[in-house]
Amino acid sequence: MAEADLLDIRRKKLDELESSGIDPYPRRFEVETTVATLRGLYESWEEERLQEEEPRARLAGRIVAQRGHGKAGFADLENGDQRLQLYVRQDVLGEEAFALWQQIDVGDFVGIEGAMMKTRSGELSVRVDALTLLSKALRPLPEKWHGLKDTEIRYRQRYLDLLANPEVRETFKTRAAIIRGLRAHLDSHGFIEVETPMMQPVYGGAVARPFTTHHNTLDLDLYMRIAPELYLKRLLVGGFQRVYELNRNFRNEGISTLHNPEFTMLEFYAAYWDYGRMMDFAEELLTTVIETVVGSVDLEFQGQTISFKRPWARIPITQALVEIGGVPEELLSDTEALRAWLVERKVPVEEMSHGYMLDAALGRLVQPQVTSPLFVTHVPREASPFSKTVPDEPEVAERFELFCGGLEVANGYSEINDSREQRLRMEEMAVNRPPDVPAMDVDEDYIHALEYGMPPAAGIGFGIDRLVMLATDSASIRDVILFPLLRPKS
RNA sequence: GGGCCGUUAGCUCAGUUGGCAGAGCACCGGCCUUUUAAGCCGGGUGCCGCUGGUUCGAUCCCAGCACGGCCCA
Repeated sequence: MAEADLLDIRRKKLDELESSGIDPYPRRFEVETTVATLRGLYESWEEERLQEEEPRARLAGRIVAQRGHGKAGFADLENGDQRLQLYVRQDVLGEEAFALWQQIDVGDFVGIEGAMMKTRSGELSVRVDALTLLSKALRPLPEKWHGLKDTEIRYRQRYLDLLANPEVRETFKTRAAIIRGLRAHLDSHGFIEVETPMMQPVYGGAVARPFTTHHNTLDLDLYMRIAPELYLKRLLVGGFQRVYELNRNFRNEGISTLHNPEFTMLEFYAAYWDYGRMMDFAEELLTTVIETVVGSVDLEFQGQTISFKRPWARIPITQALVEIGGVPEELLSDTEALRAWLVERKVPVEEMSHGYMLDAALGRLVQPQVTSPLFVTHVPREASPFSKTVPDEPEVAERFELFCGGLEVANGYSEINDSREQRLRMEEMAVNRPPDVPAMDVDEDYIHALEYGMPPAAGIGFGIDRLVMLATDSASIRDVILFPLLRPKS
């Protein structure tokens, strides 16, 4: 039947209900229990005991299936994630309420009251003796057996995806559990959660292209933040010793299975730590959260088994490129030979400086091959504009990137707290940036802040969406973001 | 930006070597007071993504476009 006809039929039912004095959208319903509670209480009872004691139940939910039997019928009521069968009989409910029952469609919300029972086949059910319509649905729900598969509808109308596909609800519960776990761990280790500007007059803290916007009253161009980094470090100047922010970043770049223009980042900073101490803490944090959420330190991701069991390997980038990426060792110090070798392997490094080239090679040749967590350290200085350098190795940053399941999951370093050094590095970045990233201004206000003194510190950023992908075995970032950006349909 | 694939009923999907468009679920009518993917009988689903072209005739072939997916950049 055409969609318009299906809608017409339900609108007609709605009109009939209203003209017979029934409010199809009442204000409230006093709920006394849930399906989960009822199952917990009575699932184990024998039918005879239920018959004798006839415990009462009053609850509400959505009708998700109906099986009519003339002057009786069965239906499945869903609330939370659980379903409970309703048994509706005209002789129990009365003629008037049964007539209402016959107007109920799959998708409607109802409130019911009745006695707990078990059917012949032993299914816990409620023998309904009072029925209240709580909300009339006008559109048909997706099909009950195959669910909703059309990816476009799943993303554009996520509510239908959640409605039809229980595993999608699980994914987003896992997402919430991960975020809860991260906060709990940080909170219990003396970190305080802060909120810093998402609209910034000068953007920074990462190498990326920003979104721009404008404040009318101030007549001020602003950037959506690409990272909270520089504001969080201002807070270290201000005397906070451990801070974190878990919120959205915005990058005006491509969309892929790994990239959404807005994504969720956890960044935190700890005074008096260096990058080594931060790696220790990152291991502890992630292992704890994964174990809490997944129930094990091992998990399956896209056909591979990832073990988060500590300790995690730590190797310098040069070793990673040679041993994992297969880069001939003698090319590492020969910029042009390395460039030719990489271009031959379709790594786009034509216009990159040596340091960014190594970083690009890391992403292309090493990252996809990493299964269990691996810290790659000693990243080139020029690709790391906020990292301190390794003592006696001015070309190498005290920085690590964390890879896992073929994804880049985190990135951290010993923070530059020497204002003179920071200015030089920001100026250097303007020259040596990757070709697709616009020039960034030196953030004078940030340099000014550093001049008041910032304690030695280490910081890290975690891509939360990717962590959720790992924990839920999701192949695309769109499967872990409730409303991923899609091109609007005209 | 490029390549490949997809778009058919509300949902899940068939299909047509180019000749009236199909199934299951859902829906509507009838029967049915312990079913559970209830069952039985009957019924209609539609801009075959959009715009052009080729053709006597296009859902099918061709081109362009839109949206989506995967891969590459």
